[in-house]
Amino acid sequence: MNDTFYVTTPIYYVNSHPHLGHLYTTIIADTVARYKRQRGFDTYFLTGTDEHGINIERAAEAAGVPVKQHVDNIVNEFQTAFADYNFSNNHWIRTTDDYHKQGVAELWRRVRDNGYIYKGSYEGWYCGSCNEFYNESEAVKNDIGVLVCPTHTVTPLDFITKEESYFFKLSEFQDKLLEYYEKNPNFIRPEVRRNEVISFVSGGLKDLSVSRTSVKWGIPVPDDPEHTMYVWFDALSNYITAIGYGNETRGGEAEYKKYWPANLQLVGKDILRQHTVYWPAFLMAAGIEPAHACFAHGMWLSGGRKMSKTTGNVIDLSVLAKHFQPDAVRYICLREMAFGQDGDFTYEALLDRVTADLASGLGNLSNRTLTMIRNYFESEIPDVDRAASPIISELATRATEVKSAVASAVEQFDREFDEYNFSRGLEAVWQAIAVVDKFISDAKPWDIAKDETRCAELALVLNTSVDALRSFTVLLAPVLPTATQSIWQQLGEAGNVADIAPNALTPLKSGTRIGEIEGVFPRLDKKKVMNEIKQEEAASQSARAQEIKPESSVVTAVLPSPIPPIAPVAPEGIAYIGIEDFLKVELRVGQILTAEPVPKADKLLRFTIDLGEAEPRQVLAGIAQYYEAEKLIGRKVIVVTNLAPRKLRGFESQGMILAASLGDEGKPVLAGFLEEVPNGAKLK
RNA sequence: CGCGGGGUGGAGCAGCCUGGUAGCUCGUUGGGCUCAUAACCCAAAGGUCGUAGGUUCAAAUCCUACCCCCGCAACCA
Repeated sequence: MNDTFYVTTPIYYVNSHPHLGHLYTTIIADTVARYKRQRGFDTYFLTGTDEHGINIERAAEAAGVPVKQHVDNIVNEFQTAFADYNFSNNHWIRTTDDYHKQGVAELWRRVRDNGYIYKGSYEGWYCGSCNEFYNESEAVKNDIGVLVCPTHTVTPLDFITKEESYFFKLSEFQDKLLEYYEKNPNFIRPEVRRNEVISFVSGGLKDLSVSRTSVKWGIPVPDDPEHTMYVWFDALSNYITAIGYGNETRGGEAEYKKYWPANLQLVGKDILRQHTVYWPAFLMAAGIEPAHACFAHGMWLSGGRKMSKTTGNVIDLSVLAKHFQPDAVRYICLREMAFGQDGDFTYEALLDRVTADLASGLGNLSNRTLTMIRNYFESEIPDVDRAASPIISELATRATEVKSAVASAVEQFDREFDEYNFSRGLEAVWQAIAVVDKFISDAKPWDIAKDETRCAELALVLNTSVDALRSFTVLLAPVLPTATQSIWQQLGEAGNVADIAPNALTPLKSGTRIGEIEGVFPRLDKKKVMNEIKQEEAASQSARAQEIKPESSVVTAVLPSPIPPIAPVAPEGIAYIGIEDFLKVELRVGQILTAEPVPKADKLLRFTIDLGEAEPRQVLAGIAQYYEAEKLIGRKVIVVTNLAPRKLRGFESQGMILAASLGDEGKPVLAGFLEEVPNGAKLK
């Protein structure tokens, strides 16, 4: 029986729409899966969606759709965005699937029966976006004094008032986890991440609240249906329920035993802790061996900055798909980023890479080689006629060198891919491609072809080149599945290139008729494509700007009184207020008397403003990046005068200066009057 | 002194841990070639490796100080 290989992606939380990060992880996993399958491993590749939790419940409510229907919609979005890529996943798990619920319940019972779950009560802060608990020192206060999650800075934390909760005895696993890391140095990779986790665990672990009574959209706790399970307990379990743990639907015990422990669990570095602390601890508690390896990959930056909707540098998957074939996107993801580190993703770089490596490199080599075979040998791969010509020892030596360069590239490719050094593996292949190109240029087959007596030499050149091309084609099948299959057919080969193990590749058969020649990576016009992309991005951004973003309109509790969050108001349109509400706001004309920057703050300016009152007021405004303090002195501005005072950077601000807010950056432009107005004049 | 990353030919990066002729990709210039997707091959130009000190026979690499950039945080009543 073959060795097995089990690779997983995180299951994607349907809280957000599909983005480059999701695509990236899936591409990596898919490549690894294809790589292993091609080398004879009985491979299982799992991906899917995580669909429970308070945030999902709320989003559905805001959209006015039944929760299941809401998650169905988002799952559909993911599958549509991925469709072009033809991922080879064996299964797409959804945590709302029945077999999963069965399996999770079984895991829970095992953990409980082993004595690692107890009932207590929980009170504290919780982030619905990352499903993590935070204490007040970890949490962060945003501009309106609301506690928000340190990673999801737009998501207000929920305060969970004292409620009954089951706890997992995570605290008992500190030593066991550290021992596991120690004994399995490859469990967490790369090493930076490993150190990070070790230091986190060494710092001590607290028991984990693993159930909620106030969340309905979740999997009920066995024998206590008042509770639903903590989302991560539910979600992480997918890696075993999908292959039959605790259920028969997915193959039951036999399938589960065959594939678990997973050989590779890919994760983003943002969810490392869950996968390398919680997950192995849950498994240990159930008496199950943790996965063999967990690899945390880096994040894609765009133009050196983190991609975010507000900076508008997000890579739009639909734009990407429109201009680049899936194979090109795969190649970029694997080649351009040193795996495990952050990488920069720009359309320009992508275009350059695709042009240089795929069009000019592999594509062109394929084209020139096959064309010569068509032209000089009537589309039959020529035999190397050893007997025919003693004259070509020099050329023969060169040909041997090419063969050995190719062989060593094949070897190095596997060595690097086994270590998940994708970019280095690909680099090795492209160096070999250059060797073949040079061989052809030096040998000048087009000259040889003019002399009929040198037919043997010509045969040797082309036989060597096409043989190399054939090796590359097989080797690159996991990375470029579509293009390699096309080249494979052009080479006159039958069957599926993905089924051929590079080290079991049968020798090139001379006499084989090559197929129809066809460019696999058409050259892209950089200027033209960039222009189109820019236009499409602009269009999709303005479309996005018109959508109401429910999450940003959520107003929640202000410290210290823990009030439950208020649901978004009228998310579908404008939330009208009455005139009486507007009249509550007092606006007055004021004149800036003094202005100076606030020390140690990038954005704050401090003003004293004459509002026609006995004393000028002190007002702070976050416009330091756009206005020079001195130049504002004497200027008339509009001030909100009845706003509750608040301290900012140690200074009390007794009002707010009105300004227009432009663009994604919120560039301020101060409001003012064309005519002369006295200080203190009221606006209505 | 809030935390972190970084400053290497025009651009993007590797090298730094384990000192010893400064390297890769793209771009530029010139040449070659014409089988090929304006491709491919060759050659050249271009860097006092952020600055200033120090250690050393020898520093991009180790040490010290400083400058600058970029994330994150703080901060935009």
